[in-house]
Amino acid sequence: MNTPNLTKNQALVLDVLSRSEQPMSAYTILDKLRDNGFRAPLQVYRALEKLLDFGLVHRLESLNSFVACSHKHESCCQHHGTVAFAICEKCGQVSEFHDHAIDDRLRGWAQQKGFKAEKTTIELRGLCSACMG
Amino acid sequence: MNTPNLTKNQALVLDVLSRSEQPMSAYTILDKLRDNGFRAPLQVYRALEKLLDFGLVHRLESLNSFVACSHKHESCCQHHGTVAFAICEKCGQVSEFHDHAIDDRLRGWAQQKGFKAEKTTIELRGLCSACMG
DNA sequence: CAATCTATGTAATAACATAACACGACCATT
DNA sequence: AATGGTCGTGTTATGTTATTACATAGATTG
Repeated sequence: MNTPNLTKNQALVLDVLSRSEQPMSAYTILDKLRDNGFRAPLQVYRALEKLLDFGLVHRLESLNSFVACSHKHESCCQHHGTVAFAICEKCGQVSEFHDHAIDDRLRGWAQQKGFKAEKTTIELRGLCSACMG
Repeated sequence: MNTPNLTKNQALVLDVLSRSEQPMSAYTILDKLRDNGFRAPLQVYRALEKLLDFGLVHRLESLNSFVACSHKHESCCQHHGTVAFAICEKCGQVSEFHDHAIDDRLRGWAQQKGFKAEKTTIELRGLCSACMG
C-alpha cells in the first residue's frame, strides 16, 4: 500500500488533520472545510477511509476521532506492527508509539488461540506529563 | 469497588448482557428490555455506567458495544491489570484475556514518558479459530 | 464510442450518546 | 413529624457520529 497521489478532498482532509494539535472528529473536520466546498459528512468520511487505508491517518476508537500519522510521509507505520496511542484527557495531545514486545505477546496469544487479528487497537487514556502538575 | 447490590435496572441490563453470546449496543439492550418497562436510552446508559464502575461489564470501544465481564462474579478484573479483547468479526464472539507482560511494557512506556494512564483499551478485531475455516 | 471505474455531490436517515428537568424512595438529623 | 440530602428513576428533547441511496462528472480503456 504505497502512498499514492491524493485527491483534492483527501489532501484537504489530511492537511486539516496535520495542522491540528489534537484529534478531530469527522464533523469538526467538516466544519473546517466548509469554505473549501465541503457540505456533507460523507465527503469527510470518504476521504478518511482512503487516508486510513494509506496509513496516513489513524482512527482513535475510544474518541471516535482521527489523527494524522506522526511518522511524516513515506513508508509509514506499516513497518512497525501495531500502533499504540497515549491520549491526554486534558490537553488532547496524542503520542503514537510502537512496542515489539507487545506485538510479540499479542501475536503469541493469537497464535495459541487460532485467532487471526486483522486490526489491533491499543489506546491509553490519561494525563500527559505536561498536564500532571 | 466491591460489587454491591444491584438496582432493578442494573440487574436487568446485566442479565441481558450475560445471556448474550455477543456484545450488545445500548440500543439493542434497550429493545430487549422494552417489555420490562424500559423506554429511553438513558435508562440503559445509566445502568451501564454503574456496571462499568463495578467491573461487571466492559465497553468495547471499537464496536460501541458492551459485554458482561467473563470472570463470573466476585473479585473481578481489577486484580488482573488491563483487560484485552479479541473480537471475531464473523460470529461476534469476544474473548477476554490478560497479559502481565503487556501490562509491564505499557507501564514502562508510561513511566518513561511521565504519562499517567487512567484507562487502557486493547482490542483485536479479526477471525476466531471456529470461523477461519 | 460504449463500458467501466473512481471520485464526487446531495439528501435523508440510522445509530450512538447526553442534557435538562421532574419525581419519588430512602435515610439521617433536627 | 418535618427537613434536607442523596440516589435511582422516568421522560422529552437534543446532540453527535456514521451510513444508505441515488445522481453526476471525469478519466481510462477496450
